[in-house]
This record gives sequence, C-alpha cells and structure tokens, in this order.
Amino acid sequence: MQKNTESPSTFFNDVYEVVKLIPKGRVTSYGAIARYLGTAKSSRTVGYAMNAAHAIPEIPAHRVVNRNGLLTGKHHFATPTRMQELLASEGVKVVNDQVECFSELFWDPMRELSL
DNA sequence: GTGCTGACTGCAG
DNA sequence: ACTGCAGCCAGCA
Repeated sequence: MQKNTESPSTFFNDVYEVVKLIPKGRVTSYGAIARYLGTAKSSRTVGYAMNAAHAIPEIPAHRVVNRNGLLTGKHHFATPTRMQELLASEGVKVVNDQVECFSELFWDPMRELSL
C-alpha cells in the first residue's frame, strides 16, 4: 500500500480506535491500551496520542486515566475540571482527581475485546 | 541531524 | 512504604 499521507502513524490510529471503543461510564489506562496494541512499554506514547486526540472529538480522552485511576491528563483539557465533569456526567465518580471504584469501572480492551 | 520533553509503567534500592 | 531510573514513540527547537 502507498504511504498514508493522512494517517500520522498506525500507532496513533490504533490508539484512537481503542479509545473510541470505550463504553460510556467506563475508564481505561494508557498502559492497558498500549498493552493491547502490543506496546506495553510505549504507554507514554499512548498518552502522547491522546494529546493529538484533541483534534478528534470522537476521542473520549477523559475516559483514559493513568494506572492509578488518577486524572493525570485533566490538565490538558480545556479546563482542569473539564475531565472530571465529563466523567461525572457519564456516571463516573471522581474524588480528589481520582476515579472512585476504578477497579470496577476499569475497561480493559484486552479483556473486553478479547472476551 | 541531534537532543529534550511529555497525559505512563515497571523494577530496583 | 517511598523514591529514583530506564524504556518506548512522536513532535519541536
């Protein structure tokens, strides 16, 4: 195939696909996505993809948090409280910038998609 | 072309 | 229990 001029990289595209598959009211971690893509060590790059995801409204980046369920990327939203409000709007409780019942709300692509 | 930073994670001390 | 370091990819000076 020819080079994809529109696609920045397959990695980003894959990340977007997975993030878009996150069901409402659920959250996942950068590492989970990276691991699902087979690049567990590239978790940082997943977060970087989220930064570029701002160009795509279909990317619920607010559903993506770090492994501790902490809203580490909230600062990258329009407002530092935007992420929390979006999550709360979907039924996800966020206290002290941290997702409550993160273990239960955690959506693992490798587990849900592979099921 | 080289080097640093960044929305992370895991291991070692 | 907490802190520090290394690895990965992409964008920018």
